[in-house]
Amino acid sequence: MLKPTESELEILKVLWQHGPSTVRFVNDTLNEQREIGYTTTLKLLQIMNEKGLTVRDADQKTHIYRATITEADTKNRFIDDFVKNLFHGSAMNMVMQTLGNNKISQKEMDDLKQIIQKIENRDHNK
Amino acid sequence: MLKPTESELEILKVLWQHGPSTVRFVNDTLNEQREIGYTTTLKLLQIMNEKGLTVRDADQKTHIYRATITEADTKNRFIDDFVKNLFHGSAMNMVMQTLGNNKISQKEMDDLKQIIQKIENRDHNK
DNA sequence: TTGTTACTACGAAATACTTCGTATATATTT
DNA sequence: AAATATATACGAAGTATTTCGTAGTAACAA
Repeated sequence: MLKPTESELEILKVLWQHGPSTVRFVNDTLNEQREIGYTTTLKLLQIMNEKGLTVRDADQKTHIYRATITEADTKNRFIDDFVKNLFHGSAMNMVMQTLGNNKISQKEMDDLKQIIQKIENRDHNK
Repeated sequence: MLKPTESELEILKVLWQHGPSTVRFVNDTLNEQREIGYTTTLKLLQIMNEKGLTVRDADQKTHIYRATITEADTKNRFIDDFVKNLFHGSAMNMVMQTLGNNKISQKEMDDLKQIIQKIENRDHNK
């Protein structure tokens, strides 16, 4: 699967959050963050369609675009690349660096410990 | 601080791992992974110098380049951007997704628990 | 029907990044 | 001294990505 570019990712985030959308809607949403022309967004969506990152329903005059890749898959894909690139392929290495450098609330800590519990149980039952 | 591009990051990794180096050395090292011309590496290092990503000692005919940003800072910078971009700014969110999607050995799990311990102690003592 | 609005198509300029060729200088070898 | 090897400088081509202008078309309002 192709890795989306920065701009494509911005658009995917809109589609993930709001579901299948028109160019107009995507463009309006992007413009809440930064100025970007309507035809720019249109062109980008057309390119994304060529690449297979989206599909569109062109039954009506106004096309509706839908993401073909899920948010979770894409995140994992980016994490993988990232870890390979900067952490010698060790996800744990990255996790530890992240934990050490961010403020984590007690509640988050507890959540984390619970996740760890779950993973250990899962693995022991194999 | 400027965010290095993909190619610049490749070079930084060589400089971090081996310390201040000549263009020749950097280029040879890069060529262990993929073919890349000598003048390409030279040009890249010159650009990095303009950007302030490296400094060079030009006393001798053969210049020696040194990274001005540390590996740790750069990693953190990438993690931050990444988390802001794809995980609504929640580092913990990203950590959990990573843990859920990678094989983690028991030893790594133990290391992780220890880190968590340390962080909790650190925070309680504030 | 005629003008206005909202849409898609698409070429191409603008920007960013990567790559390399050529010129030139300096050291080293024959 | 001439040939060879090894540097740096730098313009510019090549490639990827982003941006937008203009043209054409369909819907809708006056």
